[in-house]
Amino acid sequence: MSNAGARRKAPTIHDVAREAGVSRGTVSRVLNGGHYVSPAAREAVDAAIKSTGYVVNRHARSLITGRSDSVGFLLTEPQERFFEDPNFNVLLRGCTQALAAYDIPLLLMLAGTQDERRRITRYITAGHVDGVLLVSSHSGDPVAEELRAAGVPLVACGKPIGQASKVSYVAADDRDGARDMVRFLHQSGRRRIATVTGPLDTPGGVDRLAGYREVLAELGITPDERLIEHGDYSRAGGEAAAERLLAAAPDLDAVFVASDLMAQGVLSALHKAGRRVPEDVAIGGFDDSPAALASSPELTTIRQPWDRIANEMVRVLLAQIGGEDPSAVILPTELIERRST
Amino acid sequence: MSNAGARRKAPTIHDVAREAGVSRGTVSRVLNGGHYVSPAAREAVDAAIKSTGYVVNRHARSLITGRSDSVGFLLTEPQERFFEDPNFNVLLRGCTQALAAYDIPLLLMLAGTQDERRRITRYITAGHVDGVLLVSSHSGDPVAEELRAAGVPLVACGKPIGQASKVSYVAADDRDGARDMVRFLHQSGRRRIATVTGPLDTPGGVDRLAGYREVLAELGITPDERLIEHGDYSRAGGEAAAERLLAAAPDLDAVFVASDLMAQGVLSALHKAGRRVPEDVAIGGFDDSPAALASSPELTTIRQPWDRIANEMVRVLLAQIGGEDPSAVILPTELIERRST
DNA sequence: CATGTCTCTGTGAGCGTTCACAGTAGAGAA
DNA sequence: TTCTCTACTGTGAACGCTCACAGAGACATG
Repeated sequence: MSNAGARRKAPTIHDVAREAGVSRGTVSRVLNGGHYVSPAAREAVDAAIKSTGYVVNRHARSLITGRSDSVGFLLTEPQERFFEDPNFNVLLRGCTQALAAYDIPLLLMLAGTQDERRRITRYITAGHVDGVLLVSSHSGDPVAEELRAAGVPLVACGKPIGQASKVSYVAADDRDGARDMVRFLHQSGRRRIATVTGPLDTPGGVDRLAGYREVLAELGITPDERLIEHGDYSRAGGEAAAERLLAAAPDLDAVFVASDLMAQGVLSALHKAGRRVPEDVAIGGFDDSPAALASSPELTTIRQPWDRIANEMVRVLLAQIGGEDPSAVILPTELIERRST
Repeated sequence: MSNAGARRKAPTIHDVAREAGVSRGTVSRVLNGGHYVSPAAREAVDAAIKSTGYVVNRHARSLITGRSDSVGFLLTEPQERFFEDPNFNVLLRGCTQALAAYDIPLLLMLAGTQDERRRITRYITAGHVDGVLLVSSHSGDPVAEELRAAGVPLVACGKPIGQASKVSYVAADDRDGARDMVRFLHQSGRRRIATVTGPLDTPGGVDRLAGYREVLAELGITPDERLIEHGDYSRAGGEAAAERLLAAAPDLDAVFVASDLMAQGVLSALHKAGRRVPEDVAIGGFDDSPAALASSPELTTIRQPWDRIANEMVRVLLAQIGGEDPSAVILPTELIERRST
């Protein structure tokens, strides 16, 4: 209360000390946990804080401690792509909550343009946050490299493709998710299982294809390259890939598609070709994105554990802020069965 | 470059000064615009900055200047509500861009829960941002009041209903938008124009109804309270209101609905009642939200100038940070004609 | 009694900047 | 010459806080 709305200069720790009849040191101790403070002193300080309306000046504190007690959540790509995605919202909320347990506020930073990236990088390296949770799908992200070089604790969401060794990341187990799906398709009686991969310069593209190959090998099925086509994670790319598949291997009876969005394209290609899903061809997607539910039939797909990913990202970041070395965490995925298989 | 990734202590202005063979003061001057610095000194400093990898410590700077050169964008409600809305994305991007012109980074802060609000309020009042752009639809938002009391420059998006006088805001002209729509309905030959209002404890609810009433008065149409029903901005609320309207005034030939979402409800009520849109009844919405395009038929609606709102919010905020008094800005709306009229 | 230990308190130093001020050198005017 | 003015430079003092340290009591232990 008091002095509300005034432009008057804010009360300092000094004012509180005077008001409480103690020294700066004692006030500071109360502020930082209250160890080694007598009950009487603590009460006096608490009262003085209330009566003066004191709020710590975090700049002064940060200047000396070197910490800012806040964490950034950095998006290095256009916001819309993410904001529309419910999975992203789960991730963001999960991180916020995980940090809340430590009373650390999370700052969302958007750096969609080159110019923004420059500004935000400067802001971060100047020490405004203790660490950064990075979300970006482009793997060779220069921002990550720059922050890493500046010594900023950093945890990426998803496996970065470049200098993987030096930057922490938390990711779902793409390879194992792919294995689960292909195994599932096989178990439901499919024998000519094709796949539409993601771009092979993304971790998801590579690992999901690897999982596919592994399971076929396990099952003793002779690899058939006609059953493999590449997409670009887009709907149209999926459709085109499916058309190529149908031409090269018209006897396919299942397709494992590396993203739900591409799976939508595959569905429409199959529909045009007069194949029924799932009767003639089973479709397995990946991501459990909104596209999975919006499709008809609804897609069987692989869900990534976004809530756990969020928790792990925060855990790893805080560990790194605490001085530990970068580390990687891989989390298991879950197969969601719907109508397309 | 140099010392990449090291935990080594960062170079200070002192190190740069030594390296460049000048004093702290000169380095500081170069950093802050370079006035009163000889070309030779400036070059030496620039070189030293590069060779040492120096980055200003913003905590130290902020401590003395009292400014943080950053601005917060505060959401005091659950993120999802906004993230899904393209209008919100336009607003956010607009603010980011407007601030970019001043090289000010924008920090998005989410405070959906009570706990988060506490944390973020503390963070803000501690001086971490120079001002706050506030987005919240609940009008009696305690956060706004608290920040205002703490003397934090603040600009709300949309007219706050409570202590309006003391807090700046930028809003679209609800009343005038409503007038335009009702006038438009009248000009297209409708004579029994009903309305579904928003809640009357929101500015939108009040002002849009006021606009409706004004135009009818202008046109010399006798007010008929049977043509007015209240909704709650939800789809279901709109549907219920439309049912009441149809019962009370079955001869209506147009409805001005205070939000697109409610208009969707109205559409479905009319559909159930066997009325054709726009043949039998014309529908005018408000907001130009995604609902307007997702409806069938697509809604004629009132668009708010989100890009201009963003620019004005930033302008007003910066003015306030610069010491000016709070002010209000009202911007004109635009009528978007589609198939529902 | 001396000594040690534990809890509590105050004090000085310093974090990395900016700011105000004092001062220097050179150019031009009186 | 001498003075003023301008362009530039260096220096000490903050800013508000935390940290390390020293010291004061209280109490127990040898």
